[in-house]
Amino acid sequence: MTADRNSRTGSGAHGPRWRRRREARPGEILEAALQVFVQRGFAQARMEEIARRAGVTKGTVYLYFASKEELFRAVVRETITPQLELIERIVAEHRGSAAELFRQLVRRWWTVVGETELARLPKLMVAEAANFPELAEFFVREVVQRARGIVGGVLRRGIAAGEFREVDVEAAVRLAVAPLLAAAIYRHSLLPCDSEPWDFQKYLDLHVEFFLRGIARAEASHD
Amino acid sequence: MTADRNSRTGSGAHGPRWRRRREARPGEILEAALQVFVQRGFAQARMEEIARRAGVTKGTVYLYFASKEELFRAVVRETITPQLELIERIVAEHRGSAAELFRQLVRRWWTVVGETELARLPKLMVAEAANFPELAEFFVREVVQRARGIVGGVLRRGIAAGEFREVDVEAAVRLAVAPLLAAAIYRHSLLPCDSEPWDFQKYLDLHVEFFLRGIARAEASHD
Amino acid sequence: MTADRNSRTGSGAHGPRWRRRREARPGEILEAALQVFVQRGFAQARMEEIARRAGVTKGTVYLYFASKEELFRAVVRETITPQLELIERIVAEHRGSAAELFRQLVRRWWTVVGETELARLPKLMVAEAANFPELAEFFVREVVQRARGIVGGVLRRGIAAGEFREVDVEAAVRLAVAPLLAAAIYRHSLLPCDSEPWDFQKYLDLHVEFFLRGIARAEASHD
Amino acid sequence: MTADRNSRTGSGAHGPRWRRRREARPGEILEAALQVFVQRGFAQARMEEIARRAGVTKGTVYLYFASKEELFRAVVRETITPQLELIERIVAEHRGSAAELFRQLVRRWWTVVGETELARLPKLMVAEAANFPELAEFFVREVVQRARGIVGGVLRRGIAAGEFREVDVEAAVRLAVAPLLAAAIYRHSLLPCDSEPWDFQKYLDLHVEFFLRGIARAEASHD
DNA sequence: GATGAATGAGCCTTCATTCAT
DNA sequence: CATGAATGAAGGCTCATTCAT
Repeated sequence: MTADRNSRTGSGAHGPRWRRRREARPGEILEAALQVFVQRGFAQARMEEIARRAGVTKGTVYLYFASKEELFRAVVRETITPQLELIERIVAEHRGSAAELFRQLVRRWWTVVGETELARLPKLMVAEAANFPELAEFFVREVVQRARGIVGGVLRRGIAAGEFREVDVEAAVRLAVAPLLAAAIYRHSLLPCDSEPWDFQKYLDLHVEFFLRGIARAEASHD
Repeated sequence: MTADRNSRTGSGAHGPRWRRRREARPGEILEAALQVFVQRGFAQARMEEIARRAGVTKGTVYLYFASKEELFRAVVRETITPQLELIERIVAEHRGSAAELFRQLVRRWWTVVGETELARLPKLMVAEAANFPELAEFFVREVVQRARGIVGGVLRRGIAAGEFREVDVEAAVRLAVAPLLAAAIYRHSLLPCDSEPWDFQKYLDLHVEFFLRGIARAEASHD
Repeated sequence: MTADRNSRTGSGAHGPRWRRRREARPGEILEAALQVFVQRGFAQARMEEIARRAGVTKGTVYLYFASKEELFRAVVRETITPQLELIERIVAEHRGSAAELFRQLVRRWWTVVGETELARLPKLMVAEAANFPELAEFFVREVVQRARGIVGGVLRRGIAAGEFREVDVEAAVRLAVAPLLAAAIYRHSLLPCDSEPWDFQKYLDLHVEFFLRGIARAEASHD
Repeated sequence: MTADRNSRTGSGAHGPRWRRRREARPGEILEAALQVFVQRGFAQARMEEIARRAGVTKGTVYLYFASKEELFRAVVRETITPQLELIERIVAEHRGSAAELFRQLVRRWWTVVGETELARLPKLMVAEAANFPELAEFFVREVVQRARGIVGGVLRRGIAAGEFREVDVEAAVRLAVAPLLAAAIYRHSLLPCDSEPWDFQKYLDLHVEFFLRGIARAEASHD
């Protein structure tokens, strides 16, 4: 039987594709689900639409996820995991002064998160937090607080080095992150309904400039 | 809009009766609806719960609002109207330097919006924008763009007065507003699931400080 | 409001009918449900069919019963209650010798239970016991064991009076009841598929005769 | 039926292969199916559970049985066949007086049916009769009526020999069988939910004793 | 105006059945 | 022969909406 299968697999060109597809199913479904959940919200999202976008039928989704809620949880978790790794990679890769590190952090964040599908997650969590408290808690713990920790570390490093003023780190961290989250959330919610464009590049550059000017010790030269 | 309403109330014969309804019971229903919509989101909000909180029965709601969607639209419009008035009053009442005006603006915004139930609206709109594009458009036009106009005016005034640098106003406006919206949204979504507290007072003070330092011309002294 | 309602109720001729109907709804649904559950079994019974037989639509059933399972439980409980009362009335009303009492008991049981809709319940419970253990337990406790108690009392009375032999009462009770239950169950399950008729009257008479002969003290020699 | 099958197996060329299948895997599947059908009822029985218990996958079951209904029919038929043979063997093997034959019949019935898995069948048929009329008819014809014929023969033999009174045979037959069926049905339905035990040995002995006393010619006075 | 019983469309979920491998 | 991924029809349940009172 195995031999049979192998011999066939080795010959044709149609066999492998099928197999590859099967193994990719959960991934395809998660991707489709992320899109639909983000677009419609949990309650309005229909399992049939998710299935259709994943190229399968309603029943198939239930072969991989026990319920709509479980699918939602899986979407959040699976989307968060790579996000965590990206965040850590960003901070690990960067060197130089605290100011330069902050600048790089913001730039990289926008490249790997803000501009990608991952940026849809904050909006989704904000919208569904009340309905999925334990998921929101998970998100806050694994993403928000972790991100705060990273940024806080950078700020504290700058303060210790005498590069930054001795500001309230907790407030400063939130202030550093807020414009990034606001941009990500707005982009995937109200921006499509906004007649005025939003130049994120200029916006982020200005954020970095203002923030560094704000936190810089004394006569600090910027740019 | 308010003037409009009053003038009509005084004239016709069919208008008034209808008006009176919309000002007695409807007010209670709108209030209840805002709470429920904000707490659960549009889809999860149940008409029965809204009715119960308003102290009426399900059927009664339909005497005033044709459908759940119409009720939602009414909630948004009715909630936005006073918000707009408040924003305008804030900017109209304030005097002094552009920097001082900005500081006052942020303070007042937090007092009349951020700390009140009105702050729940941004989160609601963010969550439902995809499902109610024309409502989102209305919100963007009547609230977001208007707010931008106000802040933009303050910034331009400062630039013209030589008080602020000649920064990209569009980007600066968004940067000035983002931390306010982020705080309002976070407060009513993820904050209840967050183990770490958020001192909004310090946060807002730091925002004002950093922003003014950032936009200040040259060796500007602050605080 | 209450006065309003009363005054109206007292006047018209069309009002009351509507009202009476509303109050009878749960009863009508239970009746329809008993029929369908008994005919199809719990799993095969469709809520829509129950609703149709009760003269309402699907949704209406859920105004009175939270789920299909709750409806089923209610059917069993509501059907059992009158059955209990009937059983007790039967035994309370009868007088005379233990033998005569037994004869009357069997006759009355057939009249008020065996021949009526109540006789459908045993079959239903037998079929669903594995799926509703707690309901089966309820049925056993409230009906089966209670019935055994009544019959056991009669037998013990006969034994004490020297009218009956000193047989094993537990076994005798089950033996007295078994033919009644078998008849009720068979009648509502396999009998419609049986080409041979079943004369219940003769059958029950013979049961009484054989049972009394069997338990009678007498000088009867056998074996 | 058995002879029929064997003759066919020996002849054709297409039959045998099919036969072999039905005698290897199908046996395990039928056994598993009987368990599951009996435990859950037809509707609640899931093909996957049957397959799992038989040690195969869902798809395999369909290699042998066209549908769930066909599988159910096969289960009933296959379970009935050996039962029929057993019943016949019982009656064929026994000798002696009609009374003794009856006593042996009841004893053997309990040994080969009542105590075994076969006893589950009556409950299953009772529960599913309404949903499978033609199967119920088959069961009634092949089991119930056949059993009645056997018992009726014994009774008639006893009457002819002057051993038994000239009772209504049809009623007496049903009376003789009812306690057996009642015990089998109760055992596999409500008994697990019954706090009171049931000593089947004493019960059956008493049934034989009472029944024989009841039908005995003797000089027994009663009433 | 207000009620609340009733409706019925819509959606999640299950599971018998199919079929490419 | 056997697998198990995939299908899709069926049915329980919800809830926005209607309407007789």
